[in-house]
Order: sequence, then structure tokens, then C-alpha cells
Amino acid sequence: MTSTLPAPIDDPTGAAVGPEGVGDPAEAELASRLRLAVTRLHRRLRQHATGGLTPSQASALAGVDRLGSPTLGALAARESVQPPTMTKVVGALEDRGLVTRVTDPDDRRMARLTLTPAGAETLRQSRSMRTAFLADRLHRLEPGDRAALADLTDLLERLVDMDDG
Amino acid sequence: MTSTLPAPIDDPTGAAVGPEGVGDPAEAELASRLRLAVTRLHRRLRQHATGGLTPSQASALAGVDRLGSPTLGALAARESVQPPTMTKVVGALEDRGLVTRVTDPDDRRMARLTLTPAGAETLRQSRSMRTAFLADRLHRLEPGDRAALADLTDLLERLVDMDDG
DNA sequence: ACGCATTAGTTAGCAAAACTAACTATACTG
DNA sequence: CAGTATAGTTAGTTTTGCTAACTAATGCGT
Repeated sequence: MTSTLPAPIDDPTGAAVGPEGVGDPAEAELASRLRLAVTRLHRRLRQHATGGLTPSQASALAGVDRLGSPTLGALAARESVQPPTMTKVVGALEDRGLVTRVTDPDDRRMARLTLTPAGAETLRQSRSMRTAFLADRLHRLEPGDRAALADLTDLLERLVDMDDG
Repeated sequence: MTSTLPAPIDDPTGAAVGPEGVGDPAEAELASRLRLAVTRLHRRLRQHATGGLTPSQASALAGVDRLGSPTLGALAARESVQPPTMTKVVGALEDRGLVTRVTDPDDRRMARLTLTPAGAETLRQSRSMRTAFLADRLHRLEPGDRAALADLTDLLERLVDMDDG
């Protein structure tokens, strides 16, 4: 009885978002699909263990490594979270002895974050564990698809790093 | 003084994940970058308003529409969450009058979820709002990149829908 | 040099989103 | 009909994130 199934209304050709908005229906559909895919992939990724670190701790630890010895604010900005959120995450990492907070002598409002040796080792382990889930799937794609995914990743990174505006 | 900045250790050429694992360094690096990009993009997406619905409510509402009139369990599976999580989300949607739970007469353990007219309308609004952020950025890509992204989103969807194992 | 605005970070309190474990109710099976 | 399996709920916890309000340090203008 399909009468109770009146065709999904996500039909993007009907997108009535206003005459001056981002009105291109194809663009809207792409945005919608991409958003859903990202949301779902993110949930899958969260479910996979990270070697004793919570996902956001692992992400922050990687950020400290990537950025050199960032201030807390710089790390928060890179991770797209607010400073109070990062305070808590970094606090947990510090409690575990994975990073240190060192007050900057030139500007004592700021604390620079650095990896400890234990932090570096944990990062190495966590990275391979957290990546395994995705890497396994990548492995099952055809080589051409894998190359395409590299391009996709570039595009996603550019999308993320775009300014609001 | 760069001695305190000993080169990021995310160097994937050192990936020692085991001899029979997913050992390809290039694959591991790609996986790592993709994971980070997805995590960060997801955070950005979460920050953008969804017209009165929380992100997971909006996502579930879209799922109900997409799947026809799914059971709660089917919706949970599609959204990659556990049933208790979906119980709560659907409860909120029901309280707002956006979906109805109808016990299946053939198997009274199950409840089928359907959109109400108000739910359909809310979905339409929420979809365009939630998509605006991404659509705006998409709009700022070059047309070639946008076309590429469309293909690549397919790939991302395939990746998400792959079985574990 | 003193007061005022700005900046970096923290604290406190809250809400959303997810999980596991344990339970109820229904359906199936031998 | 007893026992097992399935669908969903309830209860309680954890993680992640936010805003508002605070402290501390800096810099600026008179």
C-alpha cells in the first residue's frame, strides 16, 4: 500500500529557498547529500575506539602536534570549538601527562601547549588505531576510487577552512 | 628555537601498524586526513541553526521521510545509532507533533513512524536552512570543483554504507 | 602613571547526543 | 506451552559542546 508513502519530500527541484538565496537546486541537493554523508560518517568514526582517548582528546592531541606549540585559543580555533571547550579537553590531556601547559614569558596571559614524550607515543598509537577503520574501507575501494578520495579530501579541507561570510 | 618543535610526528611513512594490517602508508595518511576533515566539517555543520530542531532531530526527521515509514530500529540503523538513542530523538519529534508512532498491527512489537503534515513542512524548512551553510561554500568553489564534489559525494556515501568487516 | 578597554583563559552551569545494561512486551519455535 | 529471540523503552552515565560571567594580563590614551 504505497498511498501512505507519498514520495520523499526532499525533492530538491522544489527548493523554494527564496529568490536571492543560494537558489541553485543542484547545489542545494549536493549540499544536502554531502551534509548527510558527513554526519553519518562522523558517527561511524566516533564508534571506533581510540586507545584510551576520547575522540575529541585524540583530535586535540593531533592538533597540538600539527600546530607546533599552539596556544589554547589557536588550538580551539583550528578545531572549531570555543575556548571553554578546549580548556576542558586540554585539562584532561594534561592530567594524563600527554601535554604540558607553559605560560608564555612574553605574554603571561597565554599558555603554550606542547606534547610530552608520552603524548607523542600515545598520538602514534591512537593515530593508527583510529585510522584503521577508515583505512580498511579505503583498502576495499578500487585504486581509482582511492585516488578520487584523495581529491575529495582536498576539497573537504578547503571547504572546512573557508571563512564564514 | 625550533629544538622544541621536532617536526610533527604524524609522519605516515613510519606507520608500523603490523605486517598484515592495513599497512600502506599512503592509505593510512589519506585515512587520517579524511577523518580529520570529516570531524571538523561535522563540527562546523553542527554549529549552524536548524530551525528549532536539534541536529539529530533534523537528521531523524529526514530519515523518516527517506525511508518511507520505518520502524524505530530501521531508522536507528540507518542513522548509525543505537535504539535507545533513537527512542529519545523520536520521542522529541512526537512531542512536537512532527511524527506519529503507529503500532504495526501485524507485529505489535514494532512502531512505524510517519511524518505528520507539520513534520513535512518543518522538514522542508529545516532542510534549506541546514543546507545553506554548505551550499554557500559550495557556491564559492569553482564549477569544476563543484562537479567533482558531486561525484565524490557518491564515493563518500559508498564508504559510509560499507559493512564492517 | 593611571584608568579603561581588550585579550586569553578559566569556572560554572546547562543541553544535546551518544552509549550500555537491564527491563517489558510481543512473537516465534520445538 | 515453555523457552528463546526480537523490538522498543527506561534508567543512568559519559562525552562534547555551548553561553555567561569571571580573573588576569596587556596595551593605550590622556
